[in-house]
Amino acid sequence: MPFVQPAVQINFSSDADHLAQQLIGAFIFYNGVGGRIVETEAYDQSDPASHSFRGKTMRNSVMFGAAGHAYVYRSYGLHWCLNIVCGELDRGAAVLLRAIEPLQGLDQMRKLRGPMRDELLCAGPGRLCQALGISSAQNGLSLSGSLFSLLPSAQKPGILTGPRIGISKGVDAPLRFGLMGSPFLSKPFR
DNA sequence: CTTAGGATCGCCT
DNA sequence: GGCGATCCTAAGC
Repeated sequence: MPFVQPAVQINFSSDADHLAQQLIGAFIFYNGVGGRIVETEAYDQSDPASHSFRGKTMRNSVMFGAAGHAYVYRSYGLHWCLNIVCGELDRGAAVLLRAIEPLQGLDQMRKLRGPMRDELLCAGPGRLCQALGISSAQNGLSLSGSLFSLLPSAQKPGILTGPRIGISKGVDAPLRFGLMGSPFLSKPFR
């Protein structure tokens, strides 16, 4: 089919490192609320910083399930964090979504997050879950179902790479990725 | 602008 | 019983 752009789609079977970069510039919506993914981190079972490092447990069981599903966990007893499971079945790999550029459902986000600059609405894993209304109720949902939509980036974006944030093990691994030039990152890259 | 402390839950040792 | 894949506020410089 000449002149038809090949249907680039997100490959959830990729390893976490690769999917985390594929997701930069992609669009995610939950119930019509969301925007452009500008920051991700990769985790897999070989990684001491990963929830899956010590094997399958009650909390992380979704991480060992089918790729393309949401793994949602509670962080510091207060916040929720959203991951996308990837790789082969039972591999325990996932990509943490750390920041989104808010594009759709701004009113809803502002309602859930309270008054603040738009740059801060989804700048952090806990913040973006609050803005999109994500909690444990969404744990295990498919990203290809009717509630979530995930659309690939139109062009190949410039990607920044750096060490991950807020972890105590595996601190040097360059597994954090960001959209170059985005003002919606949770923290700058250096 | 940077830093320090508190909130609060569930997992794993 | 300890400690997070965090965020917010307040205080200091």
